[in-house]
Amino acid sequence: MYYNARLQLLLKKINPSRISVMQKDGEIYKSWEEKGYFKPELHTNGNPYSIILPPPNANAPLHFGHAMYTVEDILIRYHRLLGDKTLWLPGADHAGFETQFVFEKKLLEKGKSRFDYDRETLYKMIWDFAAENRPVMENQLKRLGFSLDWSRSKFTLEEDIIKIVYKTFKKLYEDGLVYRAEKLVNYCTYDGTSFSDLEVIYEEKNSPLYYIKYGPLTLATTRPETKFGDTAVAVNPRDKRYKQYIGKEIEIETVFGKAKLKVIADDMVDPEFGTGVVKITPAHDFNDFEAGQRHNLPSVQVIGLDGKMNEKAGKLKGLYVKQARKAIVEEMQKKGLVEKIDESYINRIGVCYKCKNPIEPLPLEQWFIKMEPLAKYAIKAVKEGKLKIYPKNFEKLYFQFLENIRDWNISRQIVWGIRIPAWQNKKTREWKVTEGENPGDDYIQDNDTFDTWFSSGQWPYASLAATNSLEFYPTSVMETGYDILRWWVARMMMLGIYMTGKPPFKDILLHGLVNDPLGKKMSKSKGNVIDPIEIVEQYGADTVRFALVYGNATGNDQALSYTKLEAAKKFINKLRNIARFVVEMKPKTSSKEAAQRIEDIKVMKNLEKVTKDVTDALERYDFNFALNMLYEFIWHYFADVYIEQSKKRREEAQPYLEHILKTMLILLHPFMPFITEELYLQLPNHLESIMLEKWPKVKA
RNA sequence: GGGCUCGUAGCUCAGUUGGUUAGAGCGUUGCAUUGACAUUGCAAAGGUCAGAAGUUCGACUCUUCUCGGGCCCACCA
Repeated sequence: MYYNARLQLLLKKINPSRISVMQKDGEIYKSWEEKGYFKPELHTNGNPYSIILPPPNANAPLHFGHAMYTVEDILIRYHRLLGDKTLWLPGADHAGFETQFVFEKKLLEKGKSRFDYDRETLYKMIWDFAAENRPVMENQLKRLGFSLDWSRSKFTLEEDIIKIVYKTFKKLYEDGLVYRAEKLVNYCTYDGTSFSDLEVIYEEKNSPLYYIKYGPLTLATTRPETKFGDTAVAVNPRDKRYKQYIGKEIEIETVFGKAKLKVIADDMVDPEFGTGVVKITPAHDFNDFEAGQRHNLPSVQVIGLDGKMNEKAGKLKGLYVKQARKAIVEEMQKKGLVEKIDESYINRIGVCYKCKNPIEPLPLEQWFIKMEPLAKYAIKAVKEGKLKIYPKNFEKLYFQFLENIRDWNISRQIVWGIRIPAWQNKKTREWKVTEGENPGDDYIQDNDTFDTWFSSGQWPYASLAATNSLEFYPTSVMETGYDILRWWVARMMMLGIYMTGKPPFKDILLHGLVNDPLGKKMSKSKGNVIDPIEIVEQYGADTVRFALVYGNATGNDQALSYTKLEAAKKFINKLRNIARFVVEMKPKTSSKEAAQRIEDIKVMKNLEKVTKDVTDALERYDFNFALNMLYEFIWHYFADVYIEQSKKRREEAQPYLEHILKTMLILLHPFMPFITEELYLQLPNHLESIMLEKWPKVKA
């Protein structure tokens, strides 16, 4: 029966399980690496071309965003084939707070906490933890086929990197761009560290609005527990209702008894909100802090770093903020000081981006970087066209961030990181910044470590310098997810220009996010995280790479698509069969002289066109278009038309078939490195590897 | 409140600087195929390109507005 015959045939051919393909990919990768193909020295005389891999966190396995680095591998392999002296430099980030956070969770499982260890022990433990996990991440990058020069791999906590980071800090300090000050900072009382503005996320939360009597006035607040820190009451200067009180002191009744409070006028007060009267608590609110400075108000801290009320809160001392709020409201209600409560009020609360607990604005002495002078140059570089951002619309985001930038708090109260090389004199309390050395017995080092992004912000320069590869600076392109444009790219621009006088890259290329198959953002809490390596094991690396590039415009988010994975699988099958037809089913003899028939002339013309189109598309980072051209040409022209035609005149066409197949494999290699190598090695007269081939020349 | 982005075939998405019959993958329908093809080939159906107005000889593409998703930023007590 026909059907059974088909089935038999099918079963006979059904391939090698996925595992053996994986093995094959692994072997191919290994041989490439062993032969040194990933090193720039492969083309010593070529033009330098370089990309710095955004260093993944050392402690964590890859997520699907990392698989998007396929785009970088495409560029790297393309330039290698062009004959450029090409470097793709890998690395690993210590990811300070993130890693410590994960590690603390692990400690918690064992019934321990960070407080059970001294600094050195904790650091050592996290070091081992990261060291243990780093190879996992690196192997995953290899499985995706990424042609990184592993001999140059760096880790952000290595001595030579730290030295460079210290140098930068000292230079900033000497140039007056780093200062130490007590300011209100974003502090997470659960994780015990401060953050920069970027690490705070805002969530809409129901926060009851309490209308409280302050002597003759009534004000509305969501934070009654901070009233012990009030040093004024503010109204709008144009608010007629309260004109009589401005500049005067009012007597208010508190849970402690009577007290006096100044009434100030400030434009920050919106007369429409609440009663138009606001309490000013400079020590616990960013707006109030500024108002306090404008009006010379004292600052009274009532909440400690532990998140508990301090002695200024009287008998509420020792209570956590939430408990204290409840207690004080009850107390005031007893005294009849609460006029009403708007229970349904919703406002935006800053929470820790990691543990999601409320961020407490607290006064703390920290190191800050003055950003404006640095931002100026980063803005200028892009405005003057020294480098371009792709896709272009992200330029706006870039400018928006840099033009409104505020000073950067780089102190973190964690141990996992680069300890700040600042030393304080025990007697004079003066600070000395060094390049790491202890200035003397009278000094003790700051306990804090740098914000991770301070060191990763120097990564292009630092990693190249530490690997003796500065000839590759500035790098050719910085390719990364748009979600870290502000956190990372903008900071690399600022610090890179500051330290070297040049932007650290010639182009910025941003890719979109990979969402779950339904288009929702992958997140642990939603439980929809898909492991890229699992998909690689299921479909193969080439398939995954194809699926991520095909049908997706540069910079756009995409949903992980199984139908695209299936399509990619079929395409690979097509390639295999084309190769089988051209190579295995070769005619015994073939013409020496190419017989230029009309279809041959046409196919060569089309080949030339597709080569040019693909090359142009790669030059403008239009990967989808390039891959589309190849797909169309290979399947619907080369296979469907030319090969079909050639069956009648096989001997004549054979030289063309081989030539076109080889050219296709080369053009496709950046996108699908494994299958192209595998098939290439089946061609007659092949080199040792497709990686040694040359990108076909495009006629101008 | 400000900004960005998307709304194109049943589904997921492309559409390069505005130019003739708007494309792909998957799906659907018909026919063919012991074929180099784990199938594939040929053909077909299917879109008022969210809606409205404008610029233009001509708009999916540019402008404005409306509706509806998504994301980001901002100090609302």
